[in-house]
Amino acid sequence: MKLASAPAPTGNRFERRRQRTRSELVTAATRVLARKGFHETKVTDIAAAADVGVGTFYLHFRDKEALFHAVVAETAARLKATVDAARERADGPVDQVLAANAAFCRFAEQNREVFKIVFGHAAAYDDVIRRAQALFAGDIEATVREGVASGAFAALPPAAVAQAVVGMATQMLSWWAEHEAVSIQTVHDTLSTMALRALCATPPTSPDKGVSDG
Amino acid sequence: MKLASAPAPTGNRFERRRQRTRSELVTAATRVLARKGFHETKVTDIAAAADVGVGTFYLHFRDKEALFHAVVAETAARLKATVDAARERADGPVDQVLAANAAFCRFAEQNREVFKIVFGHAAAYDDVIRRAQALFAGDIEATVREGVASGAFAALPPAAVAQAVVGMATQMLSWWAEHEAVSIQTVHDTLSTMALRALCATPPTSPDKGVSDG
Amino acid sequence: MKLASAPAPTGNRFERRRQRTRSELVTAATRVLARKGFHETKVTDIAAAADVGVGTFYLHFRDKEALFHAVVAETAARLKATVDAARERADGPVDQVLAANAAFCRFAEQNREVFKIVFGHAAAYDDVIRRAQALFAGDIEATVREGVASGAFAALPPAAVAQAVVGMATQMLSWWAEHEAVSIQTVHDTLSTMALRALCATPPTSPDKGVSDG
Amino acid sequence: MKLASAPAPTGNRFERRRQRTRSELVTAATRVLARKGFHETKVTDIAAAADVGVGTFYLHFRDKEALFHAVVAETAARLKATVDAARERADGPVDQVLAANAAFCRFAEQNREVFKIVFGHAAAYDDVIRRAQALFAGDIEATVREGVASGAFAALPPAAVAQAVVGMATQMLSWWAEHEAVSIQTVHDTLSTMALRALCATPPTSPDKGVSDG
DNA sequence: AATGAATGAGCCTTCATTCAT
DNA sequence: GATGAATGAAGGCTCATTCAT
Repeated sequence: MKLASAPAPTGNRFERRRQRTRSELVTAATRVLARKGFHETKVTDIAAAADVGVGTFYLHFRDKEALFHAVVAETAARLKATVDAARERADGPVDQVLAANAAFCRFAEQNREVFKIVFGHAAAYDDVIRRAQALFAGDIEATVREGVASGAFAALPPAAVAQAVVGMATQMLSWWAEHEAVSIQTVHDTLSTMALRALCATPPTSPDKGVSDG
Repeated sequence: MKLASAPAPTGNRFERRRQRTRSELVTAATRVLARKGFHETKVTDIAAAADVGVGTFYLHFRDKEALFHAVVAETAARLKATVDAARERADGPVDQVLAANAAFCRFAEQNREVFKIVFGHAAAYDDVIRRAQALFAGDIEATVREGVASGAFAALPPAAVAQAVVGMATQMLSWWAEHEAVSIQTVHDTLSTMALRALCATPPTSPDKGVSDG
Repeated sequence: MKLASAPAPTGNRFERRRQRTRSELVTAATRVLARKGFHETKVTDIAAAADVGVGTFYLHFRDKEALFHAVVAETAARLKATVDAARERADGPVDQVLAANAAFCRFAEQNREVFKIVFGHAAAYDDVIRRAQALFAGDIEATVREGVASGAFAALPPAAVAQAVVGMATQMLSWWAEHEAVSIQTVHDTLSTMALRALCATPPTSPDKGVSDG
Repeated sequence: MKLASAPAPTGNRFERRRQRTRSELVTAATRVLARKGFHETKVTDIAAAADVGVGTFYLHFRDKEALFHAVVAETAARLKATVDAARERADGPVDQVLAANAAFCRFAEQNREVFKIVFGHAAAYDDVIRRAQALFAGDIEATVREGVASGAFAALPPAAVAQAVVGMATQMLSWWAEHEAVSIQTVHDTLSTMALRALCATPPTSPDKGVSDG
């Protein structure tokens, strides 16, 4: 049926068209997902945004979740590849951290929408949650601002720092709450040590003091 | 129709019963929400968990979202109060950070479920997302482990540190992607500076060097 | 238990109170029903309007329909009694019609709310229907106005006449459509004859001519 | 995604199918609504009667009310067109009334079900009301019968006449109770004059006499 | 391969009615 | 008798998914 000698041009044409439709779906989905989140995004929305019939959607993805998986997995893979490459070119842990950071930020910049899907906090009902989290970021920002003013903290942009601290704390604690892989005491000590070291103009001589573990 | 002739213990009795039911609903909802997330939690589930009829739910909350709001808002308020109190007893930014951290961790420990609702990443479909994020945490953990081994990094628990770094980066970048309140360059520099300061055994003399973006 | 010699005053007092509550419910219900119609009126509304607990409602009426029945039946009975009395004092069919009309109108005037319940077209969704009916009333009114102006019709208020004609036609035809007690031809002829006789300045010599249907 | 390369019989095919389903829904709905009234008619009933899934209903109408609107509005428009056409062919108010009546009756005959929806008194709970109204129709019928027998009234079918009189009176008074566009006195006088003129073998010389209200 | 009308399971919500106090 | 919190059956509506064309 198929001539091995020459790649069937027909098959290719179909295949190319197929891939084009598929990627149109992914692109459209990314746009819609970033704006509305998973649950608010209806299959109809995606099909409409891709200018394709609903049925066509199911020709390319088993279901809505499969598309979501595809978007996330593909993005994660792409990001990981980027970061890995950067890391490989780096020399030693310090450089690796720097390289990874740079790669990560560049990716976020160039893929804002998809980044929000994979790393952002999701949909509409999250509004309450966002407000709740903002509450804490605000307080931290004030503290940082004060610390910078008094010379106790290094000169860093307070708003960004506040986000960093909130992110550190919530991520660590969520992780702990979910897996309890280490003791809460460890989480606490690590968090405090890291925060102080990151922030203080003159890091505490023995940062482990006062943070002593159980 | 209230009879003025008798002191109304009735009102109190009804009110007490009402409040008991309400708090049973909140408790049950917290449990279920923490386990299943907002979208997977059906009103029926909550009612069943609270051992009341569906209708009763609507006697106490306008709808599912209202309950969610109540849970989140109340939790956030409680947490904020705790943290604020701790902060107030502290002296200067450094102590404040330490006090806030401690309060935050203690709260997370004592309110794991509710904490996961407010600060954790939610529902079922997040599995893909969690896996994606874990990918990066894994790599970071390896790097940290290596850095600690080589003496480049301070001796901190790698797994926890990895979570901290992921949290810092994703939170900052999500925040940036959403609000663009500062330049991506600022985010990047702050992130790198904070990460290196937090991690390095001997913080880089001029941490800002080498962090400049491409 | 009960002394036959004297009507128990206690029983009377309770009974009186009971009747008072009942009539408060009926009064409140009438008000609410006239405004919102049967389906939009919730038992809660009635209880609230009567300033009584929901449970109390069921102490006096088997269910919502029973109350509705009570209101309608009582009203109808009252109206019928009035009309019957008027009729009895009248002499011969002509006077009876006049007397009945007068009684009917007086009742409507003095019991507007309840009248709307028993004879008005009901609730919210009827808006479309009301508009539809108004369409025809408008046209008839124009025709009547013209007829009065040209001297073909007796001098009667067009708007009121239009309602009368619409009422006649729709009632007869609804009745026919429901029961088919007489032929449509009969309905038609009767309607035309009555309308012309009622309206024309000089009633047609043989009104039945020209009324025959196509 | 419409391919311009081929003349779109597809669009037509889909559209045709769509319209067929829609009209099946309307037909089924009319049947059910006429029988059960708006509130007793469940969307499920309509879908079942049209032999389609529930979801299909919502593909064609926003909700139950929208369908009801469609049915009523379409019917009213159709009827109005018919009546208007008849009226236009008529010459002067008298002929117009006759023509309109004839058109109205013919329409009712040919559209009984839909007619009951738009002009009939609706649903199940109306039973009480129907009985109440029948009470008065019965009395009027008796009076009319008597009047016809005595020669005081023209020879008209009593049952139909009774409906006409009830219709006239209730419609006028409901209209008055709702809008109070004219005085109750005017309503009363008009009603009496029209009734007597319509009924009497020899219309009262001065019909307005004896109609004056108390 | 593409289409979009059709489907129906499933969820949210209302409200008449009950019943413990 | 009065109360109002509790109940759950019932119905409206959505939307992921299928399938005939």
